[in-house]
Amino acid sequence: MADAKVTSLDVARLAGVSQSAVSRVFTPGASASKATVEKVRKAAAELGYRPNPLARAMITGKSRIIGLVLTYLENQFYPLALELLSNALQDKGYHVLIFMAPDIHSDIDKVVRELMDYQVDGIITASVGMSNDLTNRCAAAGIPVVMFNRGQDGTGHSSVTAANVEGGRKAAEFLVAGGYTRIAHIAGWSGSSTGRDRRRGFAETLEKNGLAPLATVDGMYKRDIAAEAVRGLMARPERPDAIFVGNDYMAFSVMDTLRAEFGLTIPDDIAIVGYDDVPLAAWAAYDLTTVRQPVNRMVEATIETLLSKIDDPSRPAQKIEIDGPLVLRGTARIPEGWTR
Amino acid sequence: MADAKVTSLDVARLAGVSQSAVSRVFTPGASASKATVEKVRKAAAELGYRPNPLARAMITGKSRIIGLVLTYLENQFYPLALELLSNALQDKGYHVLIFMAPDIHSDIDKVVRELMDYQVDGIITASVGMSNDLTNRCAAAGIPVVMFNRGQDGTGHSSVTAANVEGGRKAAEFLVAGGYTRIAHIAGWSGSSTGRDRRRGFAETLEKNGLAPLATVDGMYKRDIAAEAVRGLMARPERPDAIFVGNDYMAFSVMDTLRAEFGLTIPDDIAIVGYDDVPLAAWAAYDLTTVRQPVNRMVEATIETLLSKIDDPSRPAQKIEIDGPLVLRGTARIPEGWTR
DNA sequence: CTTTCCCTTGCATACGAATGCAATCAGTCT
DNA sequence: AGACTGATTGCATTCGTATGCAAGGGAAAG
Repeated sequence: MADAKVTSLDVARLAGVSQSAVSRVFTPGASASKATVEKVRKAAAELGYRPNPLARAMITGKSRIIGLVLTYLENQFYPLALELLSNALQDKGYHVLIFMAPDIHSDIDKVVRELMDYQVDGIITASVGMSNDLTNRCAAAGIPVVMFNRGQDGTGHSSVTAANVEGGRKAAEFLVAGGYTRIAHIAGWSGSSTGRDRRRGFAETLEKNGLAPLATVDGMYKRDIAAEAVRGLMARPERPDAIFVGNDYMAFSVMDTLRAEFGLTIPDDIAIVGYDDVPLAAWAAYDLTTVRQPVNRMVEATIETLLSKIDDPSRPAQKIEIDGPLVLRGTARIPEGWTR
Repeated sequence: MADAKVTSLDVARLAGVSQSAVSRVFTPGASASKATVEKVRKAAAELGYRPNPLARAMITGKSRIIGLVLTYLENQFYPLALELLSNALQDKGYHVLIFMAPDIHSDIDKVVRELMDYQVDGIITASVGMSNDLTNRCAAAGIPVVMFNRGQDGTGHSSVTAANVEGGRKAAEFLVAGGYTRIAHIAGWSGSSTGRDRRRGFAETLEKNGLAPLATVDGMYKRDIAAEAVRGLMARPERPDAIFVGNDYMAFSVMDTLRAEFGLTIPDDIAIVGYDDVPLAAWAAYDLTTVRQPVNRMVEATIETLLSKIDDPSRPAQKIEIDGPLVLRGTARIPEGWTR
């Protein structure tokens, strides 16, 4: 039967104990007798008391808030990650303060500074880079940072990504085994480790098989740029017979363009392989063959890394890579002997 | 050149003024002489001082945090809304604490209680209902609530929705004008005002034109249930020649099922009209004719309503409906005289 | 030159909870 | 019974900032 603003002092008075006692009952690990606990719990329930996390944060320095920096929510991968991250953190008793980075390329320093103001216990950045200056500030303030789906060398931060080089390799091997020979690549933004790694794994593996990419274009993770890249590829004297696209989001644009503007049938006229395996990739309209980024395992690893670093700040930064399978669907011929 | 934890007291000492003076310089509306402001600003810059919002919240009772309760992020409409809401609130100096409601049907009381603990200045719920008890608590605590894309009678909360009855009407008139006669409806969840209103506007308008829905099925806003509904419709002796679907997200599933399982061509064999106009609706693979929910105007209205209620708690709750056009694309025949 | 008024400023306190310290209490061992 | 041990408890202080109050200062008005 609560009214507004019940404080620990109110509870203390009703329970006939000191404010400290109330605090100790609600502080895990503090000592309180069974009798006290009971009295306090009863009084608290009666008044509808709940500890004020802000006041708590002031004194402990721990807000139990995690800052999450995002961009680019139109790519289905991120809403999904957000959902899983948020749920997992809620389960662990943390809360999530969200910031949208204005642009995938822009710096997020302003945003992170605001996060630090709120004394967040940790920061997760999804697909965004941080300046070195800021990196140092976070370190100085003792705020652990985990980069999700983006690595960055030289910073002391942990990162969790898919095994992108390996993923690029898988895509290449698959297309080679499928007998494709004029294979183009519309790559993820070359300013991102993710884009570079996939591209490298892909190119190296083609080479190992005596092939070279027919062309490699930076798609910047954007729909319109990817579509433009397709037009460029199709204008060449030798058209590609397969395209490996740096992520699913661009792959959908590529497929739309090939079908609507060039009247091509996939996979008969041209094969497409994507990267991510977002839910949309499984929908019949696309049925996209793609390398899976195992979001749930990436989320688990992210949270585990972050929380353990919060518990024990002396832990070294980790770079975790998580392997994912190539998911065989309908946008590329399946080689002899490969099972779907 | 900051180190960790610079307080207003540090700044005060360096500037040779009192802590109060520093506070006043950073509090809009407080009085401070030009000389003081300058000294303090300089010292603050030198130390890298930034006011601690948590401490500030303790004393003012205003955290400048808005709680946002979400579900169902796989429907592209919500990530989009989230992005816009978050950006707009950031611009106004607010921050966003995110909560995922476990399920669209489940109650969100626990979640909202946690929000209240954090002394959020206001709450936005997207497509989720609240218990009456909770409603009262928010009122008692003086926390304004705006429901986004969901109305609820009897609560004292404001709500912002599309003009759903009107939207249902538009869909119906369009299909009637297009000469369709066997029109089915796969509706949004009947437990939501949004779903009910669209359905009502649709049914009433058909009736006004001497028609009745061939069938009406509750799609529950779920892909698999919508797909199942399609199978049910196609098993009837008289197959529909058009389907109005309660939102785009389900409409995509309906189209996938019609094409992949029944080999139908859209719009030649059957017409589809959706609701929302999410970005995906404009992609070539679907090219969906749909009633637009003007997200940006809905977001603007939501924020305006919420912030003005925060400024002046005596404002009455508002129920805002925002009209949106029918967007003509390629999933239904366009009637004579209608322009695309 | 005095009076009045407004603008600044510092002092002291408050917000709500956590915690070091010392005192108290119960329980155990001899 | 007395001494010793360990668990509880209350007191007082702390976190960082905002703000009521009263005092000080300067300018304008008389």
